[in-house]
Amino acid sequence: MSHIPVGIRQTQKQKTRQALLDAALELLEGQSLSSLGLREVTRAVGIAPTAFYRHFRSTADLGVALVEEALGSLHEMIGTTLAATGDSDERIARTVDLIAVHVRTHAAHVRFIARERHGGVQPVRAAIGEQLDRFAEEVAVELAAHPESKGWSEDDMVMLARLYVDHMVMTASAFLEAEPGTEERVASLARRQMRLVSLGRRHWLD
Amino acid sequence: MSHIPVGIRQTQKQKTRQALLDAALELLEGQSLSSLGLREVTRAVGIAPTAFYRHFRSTADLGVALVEEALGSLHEMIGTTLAATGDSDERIARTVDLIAVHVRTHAAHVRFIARERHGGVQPVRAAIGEQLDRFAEEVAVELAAHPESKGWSEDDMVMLARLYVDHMVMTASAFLEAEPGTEERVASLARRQMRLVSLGRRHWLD
DNA sequence: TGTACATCAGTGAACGCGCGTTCACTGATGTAC
DNA sequence: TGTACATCAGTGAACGCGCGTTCACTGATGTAC
Repeated sequence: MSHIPVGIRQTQKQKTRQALLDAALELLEGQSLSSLGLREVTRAVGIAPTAFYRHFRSTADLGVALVEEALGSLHEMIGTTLAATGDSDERIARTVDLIAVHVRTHAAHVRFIARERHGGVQPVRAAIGEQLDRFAEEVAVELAAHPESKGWSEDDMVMLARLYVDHMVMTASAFLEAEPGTEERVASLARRQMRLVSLGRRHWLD
Repeated sequence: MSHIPVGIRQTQKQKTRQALLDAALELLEGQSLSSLGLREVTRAVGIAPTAFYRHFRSTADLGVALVEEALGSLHEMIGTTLAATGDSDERIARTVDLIAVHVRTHAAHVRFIARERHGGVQPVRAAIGEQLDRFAEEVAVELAAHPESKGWSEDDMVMLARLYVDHMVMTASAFLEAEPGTEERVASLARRQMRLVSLGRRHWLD
């Protein structure tokens, strides 16, 4: 995150750490973090159980690291979303498509966030909460730059941003759960809901 | 559910079953269903581990039963919500208050639903999904009866209903996570978001 | 009302198993001179 | 460049423990006559 490892030893350590994160993420497709075992993860990586402690204090600690990883990728997605141009309907369609693509390319990350957002591991819940708060703040700043936001209070800007962020998370998890072939139904529902919210936005100061 | 137990034996069995559900719900305040142990639950109730099998095939099965229980109480709440009278802002305020009260009186149930909605146990996820779909359908029917819904397609009615239901679940879980004393902030946010959605609703057919 | 038999919720011993954590270790990598 | 020592990621044996599940059982409740 902060600096690139310099020696052979540090490079190898980073690789093992990443292998632990990857293996855990895969195992978490079918269970919650609170039931993920340390031995399960090291077995999947092919190292001794005790080596786990060289990287994380516990599976909860590993979970917090996964939050950083997962929401880093979401971060980048939201940046792209808000940079989208065109009229309102086009922007909405593009946003929903972006979410669909993100879910397809980062399914395990999205599932992890949706699952652990209200999951049984407090530090992970807290980390996700913080990150989503940060997102909402950023989205609020971006929205405030739009001409439609003239006259809006900062508080209302954040209110709208949260509505958008929560709706995105909901849409992402709806895509995840969609039966193959029903993604377009999910997309259509999400677009209409965003359109309705946009309408409300436009008439907020009437 | 369907008939009242008639004999002493059935009454006692029902009591034990309920004790298992109650104990499980309490244990689930601090963990996910996928890590809840059968022995943990029977220990809390004070019966032998093997007695568990007289009532449920597994903790997943018990989880499905908890879904019925939890969403039964939510059911009743939503009925009250939609029967609320008065102008739009009053209705919104009353709805948010109702959610707040429900969360206070059924905290463990609400937490369970929020946690397991995207949790690691498939049958429980499916049961919650089905129930929330049913709710959205019911809410759609109620909304369709409002005069503001003239000209709306059935599909759009369901779209709006889902937005409301999902927002209610989000608000409920925000109340759950609110630090003591910050509930009014959560309530204010929820009210403004519902107001914005209502505005969108009013201009949907413009 | 009484008797003989059936049902079945809950028991308790036993099983094999995988868990998280400890500890002293090894041997490749890093560092100081 | 070579040597001597320090560091530290990963090892492997060992521990005590709680898990889910099986099984034959007990004794109160239910039923048929």
